[in-house]
Amino acid sequence: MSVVTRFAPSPTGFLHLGGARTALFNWLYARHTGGKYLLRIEDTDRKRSTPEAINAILDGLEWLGLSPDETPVYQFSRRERHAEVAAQLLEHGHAYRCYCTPEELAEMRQKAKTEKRSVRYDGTWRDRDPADAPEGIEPVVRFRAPRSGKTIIKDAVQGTVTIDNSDLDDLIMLRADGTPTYMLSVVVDDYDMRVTHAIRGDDHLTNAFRQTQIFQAMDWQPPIFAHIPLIHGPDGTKLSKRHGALGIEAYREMGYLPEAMLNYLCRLGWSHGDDEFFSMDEASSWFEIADVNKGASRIDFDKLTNLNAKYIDASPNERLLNLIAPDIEKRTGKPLNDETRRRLSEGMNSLKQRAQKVSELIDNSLFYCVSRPLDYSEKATRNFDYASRSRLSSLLPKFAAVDDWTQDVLEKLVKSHIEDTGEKLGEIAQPLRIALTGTTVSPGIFEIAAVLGKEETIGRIEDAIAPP
RNA sequence: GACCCCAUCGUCUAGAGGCCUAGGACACCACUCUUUCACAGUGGAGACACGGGUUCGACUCCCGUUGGGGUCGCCA
Repeated sequence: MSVVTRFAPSPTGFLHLGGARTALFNWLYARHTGGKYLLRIEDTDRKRSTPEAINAILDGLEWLGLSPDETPVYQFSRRERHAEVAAQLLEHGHAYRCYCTPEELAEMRQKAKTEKRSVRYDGTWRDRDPADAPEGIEPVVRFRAPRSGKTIIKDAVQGTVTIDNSDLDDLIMLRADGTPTYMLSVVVDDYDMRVTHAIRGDDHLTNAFRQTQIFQAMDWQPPIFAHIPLIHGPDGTKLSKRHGALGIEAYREMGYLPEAMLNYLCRLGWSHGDDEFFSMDEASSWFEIADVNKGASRIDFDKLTNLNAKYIDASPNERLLNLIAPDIEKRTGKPLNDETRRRLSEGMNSLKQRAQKVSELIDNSLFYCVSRPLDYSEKATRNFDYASRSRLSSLLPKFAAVDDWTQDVLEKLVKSHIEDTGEKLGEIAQPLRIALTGTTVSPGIFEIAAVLGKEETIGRIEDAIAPP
Protein backbone atom coordinates (compact mmCIF):
# COMPACT_ATOMS: atom_id res chain seq x y z
CA MET A 1 0.00 0.00 0.00
CA SER A 2 1.41 3.32 -0.98
CA VAL A 3 2.12 5.85 1.72
CA VAL A 4 -0.17 8.83 2.25
CA THR A 5 0.82 11.48 4.76
CA ARG A 6 -0.92 14.68 5.63
CA PHE A 7 -0.28 17.97 7.32
CA ALA A 8 -3.44 19.10 9.09
CA PRO A 9 -3.12 22.61 10.56
CA SER A 10 -5.98 24.55 12.00
CA PRO A 11 -6.20 27.98 10.42
CA THR A 12 -6.38 29.96 13.61
CA GLY A 13 -3.04 31.68 13.25
CA PHE A 14 0.11 31.79 11.17
CA LEU A 15 2.22 28.82 10.19
CA HIS A 16 4.70 28.60 13.01
CA LEU A 17 7.98 26.73 13.16
CA GLY A 18 6.50 23.67 14.80
CA GLY A 19 3.86 23.42 12.13
CA ALA A 20 6.40 23.95 9.41
CA ARG A 21 8.50 21.12 10.75
CA THR A 22 5.49 18.82 11.00
CA ALA A 23 4.70 19.61 7.39
CA LEU A 24 8.33 18.99 6.48
CA PHE A 25 8.45 15.58 8.13
CA ASN A 26 5.25 14.54 6.40
CA TRP A 27 6.62 15.77 3.10
CA LEU A 28 9.96 14.09 3.66
CA TYR A 29 8.40 10.76 4.48
CA ALA A 30 6.09 10.87 1.49
CA ARG A 31 9.02 11.70 -0.75
CA HIS A 32 11.14 9.03 0.80
CA THR A 33 8.56 6.34 0.19
CA GLY A 34 7.31 7.64 -3.12
CA GLY A 35 3.95 8.33 -1.54
CA LYS A 36 1.64 11.29 -1.40
CA TYR A 37 1.67 14.27 0.91
CA LEU A 38 -1.66 15.96 1.49
CA LEU A 39 -2.86 19.09 3.20
CA ARG A 40 -6.02 19.31 5.21
CA ILE A 41 -7.16 22.58 6.64
CA GLU A 42 -8.90 21.83 9.92
CA ASP A 43 -11.36 24.64 9.98
CA THR A 44 -14.21 23.10 11.91
CA ASP A 45 -13.96 25.82 14.53
CA ARG A 46 -15.87 28.48 12.67
CA LYS A 47 -15.28 31.13 15.28
CA ARG A 48 -11.54 31.02 15.15
CA SER A 49 -10.73 29.97 11.61
CA THR A 50 -9.86 32.85 9.33
CA PRO A 51 -9.13 33.22 5.64
CA GLU A 52 -6.01 35.20 6.56
CA ALA A 53 -4.68 32.25 8.48
CA ILE A 54 -5.44 29.92 5.60
CA ASN A 55 -3.49 32.16 3.27
CA ALA A 56 -0.62 32.44 5.70
CA ILE A 57 -0.39 28.67 5.86
CA LEU A 58 -0.63 28.21 2.12
CA ASP A 59 1.91 30.94 1.42
CA GLY A 60 4.27 29.69 4.08
CA LEU A 61 4.19 26.18 2.73
CA GLU A 62 4.72 27.41 -0.77
CA TRP A 63 7.69 29.49 0.25
CA LEU A 64 9.24 26.45 1.88
CA GLY A 65 8.48 24.29 -1.10
CA LEU A 66 6.10 22.14 0.90
CA SER A 67 2.94 22.63 -1.08
CA PRO A 68 0.72 19.55 -1.02
CA ASP A 69 0.54 17.03 -3.83
CA GLU A 70 -3.21 17.52 -4.20
CA THR A 71 -5.59 20.40 -3.66
CA PRO A 72 -6.11 21.00 0.05
CA VAL A 73 -9.08 19.46 1.79
CA TYR A 74 -11.14 21.87 3.84
CA GLN A 75 -12.46 19.94 6.76
CA PHE A 76 -15.57 22.00 7.33
CA SER A 77 -16.75 21.26 3.82
CA ARG A 78 -16.97 17.62 4.82
CA ARG A 79 -19.23 18.22 7.82
CA GLU A 80 -22.13 16.26 6.36
CA ARG A 81 -19.99 13.20 5.98
CA HIS A 82 -18.81 13.63 9.56
CA ALA A 83 -22.38 13.92 10.78
CA GLU A 84 -23.25 10.82 8.83
CA VAL A 85 -20.58 8.87 10.65
CA ALA A 86 -21.82 10.25 13.93
CA ALA A 87 -25.31 9.03 13.03
CA GLN A 88 -23.92 5.58 12.34
CA LEU A 89 -22.15 5.55 15.64
CA LEU A 90 -25.35 6.64 17.32
CA GLU A 91 -27.28 3.92 15.59
CA HIS A 92 -24.90 1.23 16.70
CA GLY A 93 -24.84 2.42 20.26
CA HIS A 94 -21.29 3.80 20.06
CA ALA A 95 -22.58 7.26 20.75
CA TYR A 96 -25.33 8.96 22.69
CA ARG A 97 -26.93 12.33 23.15
CA CYS A 98 -25.90 14.39 26.12
CA TYR A 99 -28.08 17.21 27.38
CA CYS A 100 -25.67 18.81 29.80
CA THR A 101 -25.30 22.53 29.25
CA PRO A 102 -21.88 24.12 28.96
CA GLU A 103 -22.56 25.71 32.35
CA GLU A 104 -23.22 22.35 33.95
CA LEU A 105 -20.04 20.98 32.44
CA ALA A 106 -18.02 23.90 33.68
CA GLU A 107 -19.42 23.29 37.11
CA MET A 108 -18.55 19.63 36.87
CA ARG A 109 -14.98 20.47 35.97
CA GLN A 110 -14.69 23.02 38.72
CA LYS A 111 -15.93 20.57 41.28
CA ALA A 112 -13.57 17.86 40.10
CA LYS A 113 -10.74 20.31 40.36
CA THR A 114 -11.48 21.39 43.89
CA GLU A 115 -11.88 17.77 44.92
CA LYS A 116 -8.58 17.09 43.16
CA ARG A 117 -10.11 14.42 41.01
CA SER A 118 -9.25 14.17 37.36
CA VAL A 119 -11.29 16.44 35.20
CA ARG A 120 -13.52 14.25 33.07
CA TYR A 121 -17.10 14.12 31.91
CA ASP A 122 -18.90 11.96 34.44
CA GLY A 123 -21.17 10.20 31.97
CA THR A 124 -24.41 11.69 33.25
CA TRP A 125 -26.28 10.95 30.02
CA ARG A 126 -24.38 7.87 29.02
CA ASP A 127 -27.02 5.47 30.19
CA ARG A 128 -29.84 7.80 30.99
CA ASP A 129 -33.20 7.35 29.34
CA PRO A 130 -33.46 9.82 26.46
CA ALA A 131 -37.04 10.35 27.61
CA ASP A 132 -35.55 12.36 30.48
CA ALA A 133 -34.28 14.88 27.98
CA PRO A 134 -35.01 18.39 29.18
CA GLU A 135 -37.10 20.66 27.01
CA GLY A 136 -35.44 23.26 24.85
CA ILE A 137 -31.89 21.97 25.11
CA GLU A 138 -30.13 20.89 21.95
CA PRO A 139 -27.99 17.91 22.86
CA VAL A 140 -24.42 17.20 21.83
CA VAL A 141 -23.48 13.76 20.59
CA ARG A 142 -20.87 12.02 22.66
CA PHE A 143 -18.79 9.01 21.86
CA ARG A 144 -19.51 6.06 24.11
CA ALA A 145 -15.92 5.23 24.96
CA PRO A 146 -15.04 1.86 26.43
CA ARG A 147 -14.96 2.05 30.21
CA SER A 148 -12.63 -0.82 30.90
CA GLY A 149 -9.65 -2.38 29.23
CA LYS A 150 -6.78 -0.59 27.63
CA THR A 151 -6.12 1.20 24.40
CA ILE A 152 -2.75 0.60 22.85
CA ILE A 153 -0.97 2.63 20.25
CA LYS A 154 2.04 1.40 18.37
CA ASP A 155 3.55 4.76 17.68
CA ALA A 156 6.29 4.92 15.07
CA VAL A 157 8.22 7.41 17.18
CA GLN A 158 7.12 6.89 20.76
CA GLY A 159 6.90 3.12 20.67
CA THR A 160 4.06 1.21 22.26
CA VAL A 161 2.00 3.47 24.46
CA THR A 162 -0.81 2.13 26.59
CA ILE A 163 -3.54 3.88 28.48
CA ASP A 164 -6.31 2.61 30.72
CA ASN A 165 -9.66 3.27 29.12
CA SER A 166 -10.90 4.43 32.48
CA ASP A 167 -8.63 7.44 32.10
CA LEU A 168 -10.53 8.66 29.07
CA ASP A 169 -14.01 10.12 29.01
CA ASP A 170 -16.77 10.41 26.43
CA LEU A 171 -15.70 13.06 24.03
CA ILE A 172 -18.07 15.27 22.10
CA MET A 173 -18.30 14.43 18.42
CA LEU A 174 -21.15 16.71 17.39
CA ARG A 175 -21.77 20.07 18.94
CA ALA A 176 -25.22 21.24 19.97
CA ASP A 177 -25.48 23.03 16.64
CA GLY A 178 -24.78 19.77 14.87
CA THR A 179 -21.32 20.65 13.62
CA PRO A 180 -18.59 18.06 14.06
CA THR A 181 -15.64 18.52 16.35
CA TYR A 182 -12.02 17.89 15.58
CA MET A 183 -11.88 14.45 17.16
CA LEU A 184 -14.54 13.02 14.88
CA SER A 185 -13.49 14.89 11.75
CA VAL A 186 -9.89 13.76 11.97
CA VAL A 187 -10.87 10.15 12.15
CA VAL A 188 -13.31 10.33 9.29
CA ASP A 189 -11.02 12.38 7.10
CA ASP A 190 -7.93 10.33 7.73
CA TYR A 191 -9.96 7.28 6.85
CA ASP A 192 -11.56 8.78 3.75
CA MET A 193 -8.30 10.28 2.57
CA ARG A 194 -6.62 6.90 2.98
CA VAL A 195 -3.98 8.39 5.21
CA THR A 196 -1.46 5.71 6.12
CA HIS A 197 0.79 7.77 8.38
CA ALA A 198 -0.31 10.52 10.70
CA ILE A 199 2.87 12.39 11.54
CA ARG A 200 2.04 15.17 13.96
CA GLY A 201 3.06 16.90 17.16
CA ASP A 202 3.49 15.06 20.36
CA ASP A 203 0.71 17.16 21.90
CA HIS A 204 -1.73 14.94 20.00
CA LEU A 205 -0.63 11.75 21.68
CA THR A 206 -3.58 11.64 24.07
CA ASN A 207 -5.92 12.37 21.18
CA ALA A 208 -4.54 9.38 19.37
CA PHE A 209 -6.10 7.11 21.98
CA ARG A 210 -9.50 8.69 21.59
CA GLN A 211 -9.23 8.56 17.85
CA THR A 212 -8.14 4.96 17.94
CA GLN A 213 -11.28 4.16 19.90
CA ILE A 214 -13.43 5.82 17.27
CA PHE A 215 -11.60 3.95 14.53
CA GLN A 216 -12.28 0.75 16.41
CA ALA A 217 -15.95 1.56 16.89
CA MET A 218 -16.25 2.09 13.15
CA ASP A 219 -14.21 -1.02 12.52
CA TRP A 220 -11.76 1.00 10.50
CA GLN A 221 -8.02 0.55 10.33
CA PRO A 222 -6.32 3.55 11.95
CA PRO A 223 -3.25 5.07 10.32
CA ILE A 224 0.18 4.53 11.75
CA PHE A 225 0.72 7.32 14.23
CA ALA A 226 4.05 9.08 14.53
CA HIS A 227 4.05 11.63 17.31
CA ILE A 228 7.05 13.80 16.89
CA PRO A 229 8.37 15.73 19.87
CA LEU A 230 7.53 19.37 20.12
CA ILE A 231 9.82 22.25 19.49
CA HIS A 232 10.35 24.22 22.64
CA GLY A 233 11.33 27.80 23.14
CA PRO A 234 14.75 28.65 24.55
CA ASP A 235 13.29 28.21 28.05
CA GLY A 236 12.20 24.65 27.40
CA THR A 237 8.45 25.11 27.28
CA LYS A 238 6.15 24.70 24.33
CA LEU A 239 6.94 27.27 21.70
CA SER A 240 4.46 30.08 21.85
CA LYS A 241 4.00 33.74 21.15
CA ARG A 242 5.56 34.37 24.50
CA HIS A 243 8.91 33.32 23.03
CA GLY A 244 8.40 35.69 20.20
CA ALA A 245 7.38 32.71 18.12
CA LEU A 246 6.55 34.09 14.74
CA GLY A 247 4.97 32.95 11.56
CA ILE A 248 7.22 31.53 8.91
CA GLU A 249 6.70 34.66 6.81
CA ALA A 250 8.41 36.66 9.52
CA TYR A 251 11.55 34.63 9.00
CA ARG A 252 11.35 35.33 5.35
CA GLU A 253 11.13 39.03 6.09
CA MET A 254 14.03 38.82 8.51
CA GLY A 255 16.17 37.53 5.69
CA TYR A 256 16.23 33.79 6.09
CA LEU A 257 16.37 31.57 3.05
CA PRO A 258 13.79 28.79 2.81
CA GLU A 259 16.41 26.11 2.33
CA ALA A 260 18.15 27.25 5.51
CA MET A 261 14.88 27.05 7.42
CA LEU A 262 14.24 23.60 6.04
CA ASN A 263 17.72 22.36 6.80
CA TYR A 264 17.55 23.72 10.32
CA LEU A 265 14.06 22.43 11.05
CA CYS A 266 15.07 19.06 9.74
CA ARG A 267 17.81 18.76 12.33
CA LEU A 268 15.42 19.46 15.15
CA GLY A 269 14.39 16.04 16.33
CA TRP A 270 15.86 14.15 13.42
CA SER A 271 19.36 13.38 12.34
CA HIS A 272 21.34 11.34 9.90
CA GLY A 273 24.66 10.65 11.55
CA ASP A 274 26.81 13.76 11.67
CA ASP A 275 25.26 15.39 8.63
CA GLU A 276 24.45 19.03 9.26
CA PHE A 277 24.37 20.80 5.93
CA PHE A 278 22.32 19.01 3.32
CA SER A 279 19.65 19.45 0.69
CA MET A 280 16.08 18.28 1.00
CA ASP A 281 16.79 15.80 -1.77
CA GLU A 282 19.40 14.21 0.42
CA ALA A 283 17.17 14.45 3.46
CA SER A 284 14.27 12.77 1.72
CA SER A 285 16.47 9.93 0.59
CA TRP A 286 17.63 9.46 4.18
CA PHE A 287 14.44 10.15 6.08
CA GLU A 288 13.13 7.32 8.24
CA ILE A 289 10.58 7.88 10.98
CA ALA A 290 12.62 5.56 13.16
CA ASP A 291 15.37 8.18 13.21
CA VAL A 292 13.12 10.78 14.76
CA ASN A 293 14.01 11.49 18.39
CA LYS A 294 11.61 11.20 21.26
CA GLY A 295 12.66 14.16 23.34
CA ALA A 296 11.65 17.74 22.67
CA SER A 297 14.23 20.11 21.30
CA ARG A 298 14.77 23.78 21.83
CA ILE A 299 14.97 26.34 19.16
CA ASP A 300 18.43 27.82 18.65
CA PHE A 301 18.43 30.94 16.55
CA ASP A 302 22.22 31.12 16.44
CA LYS A 303 22.41 27.85 14.67
CA LEU A 304 19.65 28.79 12.27
CA THR A 305 21.48 32.00 11.48
CA ASN A 306 24.75 30.21 10.98
CA LEU A 307 23.12 27.82 8.55
CA ASN A 308 21.49 30.72 6.78
CA ALA A 309 24.89 32.34 6.27
CA LYS A 310 26.14 29.14 4.70
CA TYR A 311 23.19 29.03 2.34
CA ILE A 312 23.62 32.64 1.37
CA ASP A 313 27.26 32.00 0.63
CA ALA A 314 26.32 28.99 -1.46
CA SER A 315 23.63 30.79 -3.43
CA PRO A 316 24.22 31.79 -7.04
CA ASN A 317 24.89 35.52 -7.34
CA GLU A 318 22.09 36.01 -9.79
CA ARG A 319 19.56 34.65 -7.35
CA LEU A 320 20.77 36.87 -4.54
CA LEU A 321 20.74 39.86 -6.81
CA ASN A 322 17.12 39.26 -7.69
CA LEU A 323 16.30 38.68 -4.06
CA ILE A 324 17.74 41.95 -2.85
CA ALA A 325 16.83 44.11 -5.84
CA PRO A 326 13.33 45.12 -4.69
CA ASP A 327 14.54 46.17 -1.25
CA ILE A 328 17.47 48.06 -2.65
CA GLU A 329 15.19 49.91 -5.00
CA LYS A 330 13.01 50.79 -2.08
CA ARG A 331 15.95 51.98 -0.02
CA THR A 332 17.55 54.07 -2.75
CA GLY A 333 14.23 55.21 -4.10
CA LYS A 334 15.18 54.45 -7.70
CA PRO A 335 15.16 51.43 -9.98
CA LEU A 336 18.33 49.42 -10.29
CA ASN A 337 20.16 50.45 -13.45
CA ASP A 338 22.57 48.39 -15.49
CA GLU A 339 25.58 49.94 -13.84
CA THR A 340 24.46 49.09 -10.30
CA ARG A 341 23.47 45.63 -11.39
CA ARG A 342 26.94 45.16 -12.82
CA ARG A 343 28.55 46.39 -9.62
CA LEU A 344 26.40 44.15 -7.46
CA SER A 345 27.01 41.06 -9.46
CA GLU A 346 30.74 41.69 -9.60
CA GLY A 347 30.91 42.46 -5.93
CA MET A 348 28.53 39.72 -4.84
CA ASN A 349 31.10 37.01 -4.20
CA SER A 350 32.66 38.96 -1.36
CA LEU A 351 29.39 40.49 -0.25
CA LYS A 352 27.59 37.22 0.25
CA GLN A 353 30.47 35.76 2.18
CA ARG A 354 29.92 38.11 5.07
CA ALA A 355 26.14 38.25 5.26
CA GLN A 356 24.22 36.08 7.68
CA LYS A 357 20.82 37.19 6.52
CA VAL A 358 19.45 38.59 3.33
CA SER A 359 18.67 41.77 5.20
CA GLU A 360 22.35 42.15 6.04
CA LEU A 361 23.27 41.50 2.46
CA ILE A 362 21.03 44.38 1.51
CA ASP A 363 22.57 46.70 4.08
CA ASN A 364 26.06 45.79 3.03
CA SER A 365 25.37 46.10 -0.68
CA LEU A 366 23.83 49.51 -0.52
CA PHE A 367 27.07 51.43 -1.00
CA TYR A 368 27.32 50.04 -4.52
CA CYS A 369 23.91 51.44 -5.33
CA VAL A 370 23.75 54.92 -3.88
CA SER A 371 24.75 58.03 -5.75
CA ARG A 372 27.30 60.57 -4.64
CA PRO A 373 27.82 62.15 -2.27
CA LEU A 374 27.55 59.29 0.19
CA ASP A 375 26.00 59.50 3.61
CA TYR A 376 28.56 58.36 6.13
CA SER A 377 27.68 56.22 9.07
CA GLU A 378 28.19 57.79 12.44
CA LYS A 379 31.24 55.67 13.10
CA ALA A 380 32.68 56.50 9.72
CA THR A 381 32.26 60.21 10.32
CA ARG A 382 33.92 59.88 13.69
CA ASN A 383 36.88 58.00 12.26
CA PHE A 384 37.45 60.19 9.28
CA ASP A 385 39.80 62.83 10.60
CA TYR A 386 42.19 65.42 9.20
CA ALA A 387 44.94 62.84 8.74
CA SER A 388 42.61 60.63 6.74
CA ARG A 389 41.82 63.50 4.49
CA SER A 390 45.42 64.38 3.79
CA ARG A 391 46.39 60.77 3.20
CA LEU A 392 43.68 60.41 0.61
CA SER A 393 44.72 63.72 -0.96
CA SER A 394 48.22 62.46 -1.52
CA LEU A 395 46.95 59.19 -2.96
CA LEU A 396 44.39 60.76 -5.26
CA PRO A 397 46.73 61.93 -8.06
CA LYS A 398 48.26 58.47 -8.26
CA PHE A 399 44.82 56.96 -8.67
CA ALA A 400 43.96 59.52 -11.28
CA ALA A 401 46.99 58.45 -13.28
CA VAL A 402 46.04 54.79 -13.45
CA ASP A 403 45.02 53.48 -16.85
CA ASP A 404 44.64 49.82 -16.16
CA TRP A 405 41.96 50.05 -13.42
CA THR A 406 42.06 46.62 -11.84
CA GLN A 407 42.12 45.34 -8.31
CA ASP A 408 45.63 44.05 -8.76
CA VAL A 409 47.04 47.27 -10.10
CA LEU A 410 45.36 49.35 -7.43
CA GLU A 411 46.63 47.14 -4.67
CA LYS A 412 50.20 47.33 -5.95
CA LEU A 413 49.87 51.06 -6.35
CA VAL A 414 48.71 51.63 -2.80
CA LYS A 415 51.35 49.30 -1.42
CA SER A 416 54.12 51.12 -3.19
CA HIS A 417 52.56 54.40 -2.12
CA ILE A 418 52.83 53.50 1.54
CA GLU A 419 56.38 52.41 1.06
CA ASP A 420 57.08 55.93 -0.09
CA THR A 421 55.18 57.59 2.71
CA GLY A 422 55.98 55.12 5.47
CA GLU A 423 52.33 54.76 6.41
CA LYS A 424 50.76 51.55 7.48
CA LEU A 425 48.35 49.94 5.11
CA GLY A 426 45.50 50.32 7.56
CA GLU A 427 46.13 54.03 7.79
CA ILE A 428 45.26 54.50 4.18
CA ALA A 429 42.90 51.56 3.65
CA GLN A 430 40.47 52.59 6.34
CA PRO A 431 39.99 56.18 5.12
CA LEU A 432 39.66 54.80 1.63
CA ARG A 433 36.98 52.41 2.84
CA ILE A 434 35.07 55.24 4.42
CA ALA A 435 35.34 57.33 1.30
CA LEU A 436 34.17 54.54 -0.96
CA THR A 437 31.49 52.93 1.19
CA GLY A 438 30.57 55.45 3.87
CA THR A 439 31.13 52.73 6.45
CA THR A 440 33.96 51.18 8.39
CA VAL A 441 33.14 47.61 7.46
CA SER A 442 33.11 46.22 3.96
CA PRO A 443 34.71 43.74 1.60
CA GLY A 444 38.27 44.28 0.45
CA ILE A 445 38.86 47.86 -0.51
CA PHE A 446 40.75 47.24 -3.77
CA GLU A 447 38.02 45.01 -5.03
CA ILE A 448 35.49 47.69 -4.25
CA ALA A 449 37.48 50.34 -6.06
CA ALA A 450 37.83 48.05 -9.06
CA VAL A 451 34.12 47.27 -9.14
CA LEU A 452 33.16 50.90 -8.64
CA GLY A 453 35.31 51.93 -11.58
CA LYS A 454 37.80 54.73 -11.89
CA GLU A 455 35.44 57.63 -12.28
CA GLU A 456 33.19 56.74 -9.39
CA THR A 457 36.10 55.87 -7.13
CA ILE A 458 37.85 59.15 -7.76
CA GLY A 459 34.60 61.01 -7.36
CA ARG A 460 33.97 59.44 -3.99
CA ILE A 461 37.49 60.20 -2.83
CA GLU A 462 37.10 63.82 -3.94
CA ASP A 463 33.84 64.02 -2.02
CA ALA A 464 35.60 62.72 1.04
CA ILE A 465 38.49 65.16 0.98
CA ALA A 466 36.43 68.13 -0.04
CA PRO A 467 36.09 70.65 2.80
CA PRO A 468 32.82 69.97 4.64
C1' G B 1 -3.93 16.92 40.77
C1' A B 2 -4.72 12.58 37.21
C1' C B 3 -2.82 10.31 32.90
C1' C B 4 1.02 10.00 29.21
C1' C B 5 5.92 11.08 27.34
C1' C B 6 11.03 12.39 27.74
C1' A B 7 16.31 12.67 29.86
C1' U B 8 24.36 12.62 26.29
C1' C B 9 28.46 19.22 26.32
C1' G B 10 24.87 25.92 27.25
C1' U B 11 21.89 24.31 22.48
C1' C B 12 20.97 20.62 18.27
C1' U B 13 22.70 15.82 18.15
C1' A B 14 26.02 10.83 17.03
C1' G B 15 25.86 6.54 19.96
C1' A B 16 21.55 -0.17 18.80
C1' G B 17 26.60 -3.84 25.57
C1' G B 18 32.98 -3.88 24.49
C1' C B 19 34.60 0.41 18.45
C1' C B 20 33.93 5.80 23.93
C1' U B 21 40.16 8.52 26.45
C1' A B 22 31.96 9.64 24.53
C1' G B 23 32.20 11.95 18.06
C1' G B 24 30.09 16.19 15.09
C1' A B 25 27.51 21.09 14.55
C1' C B 26 26.11 26.01 16.71
C1' A B 27 27.59 29.25 20.47
C1' C B 28 32.11 30.46 23.52
C1' C B 29 37.71 31.21 24.22
C1' A B 30 42.66 31.42 22.08
C1' C B 31 45.86 31.48 17.91
C1' U B 32 46.81 31.73 12.34
C1' C B 33 45.40 34.52 8.02
C1' U B 34 44.45 39.92 7.53
C1' U B 35 43.52 46.96 5.14
C1' U B 36 38.12 46.71 8.32
C1' C B 37 34.34 43.07 9.03
C1' A B 38 33.65 38.42 7.79
C1' C B 39 35.13 33.70 5.66
C1' A B 40 38.65 29.92 6.34
C1' G B 41 42.15 27.05 9.25
C1' U B 42 44.28 25.19 13.95
C1' G B 43 43.71 24.39 19.03
C1' G B 44 40.83 24.77 23.78
C1' A B 45 37.06 24.51 27.38
C1' G B 46 32.45 21.76 27.67
C1' A B 47 27.93 16.23 28.65
C1' C B 48 26.27 10.38 29.52
C1' A B 49 20.82 13.68 35.92
C1' C B 50 21.10 10.41 40.41
C1' G B 51 20.65 5.55 42.88
C1' G B 52 20.07 0.53 42.48
C1' G B 53 20.21 -3.85 39.62
C1' U B 54 21.38 -7.38 35.02
C1' U B 55 26.23 -8.57 32.82
C1' C B 56 32.93 -10.60 32.50
C1' G B 57 31.68 -5.54 30.77
C1' A B 58 27.00 -0.44 30.66
C1' C B 59 25.93 6.08 27.70
C1' U B 60 23.61 1.83 25.75
C1' C B 61 19.07 -3.21 29.03
C1' C B 62 15.58 -3.28 33.74
C1' C B 63 13.63 -0.77 38.23
C1' G B 64 13.29 3.49 41.24
C1' U B 65 14.28 8.71 42.35
C1' U B 66 14.78 13.49 40.59
C1' G B 67 14.10 16.90 36.85
C1' G B 68 11.60 18.55 32.41
C1' G B 69 7.52 18.41 29.05
C1' G B 70 2.57 17.31 27.11
C1' U B 71 -2.71 16.38 27.70
C1' C B 72 -7.01 16.79 30.54
C1' G B 73 -12.65 22.45 26.03
C1' C B 74 -19.55 22.10 22.55
C1' C B 75 -10.25 24.46 20.53
C1' A B 76 -7.56 21.92 17.17
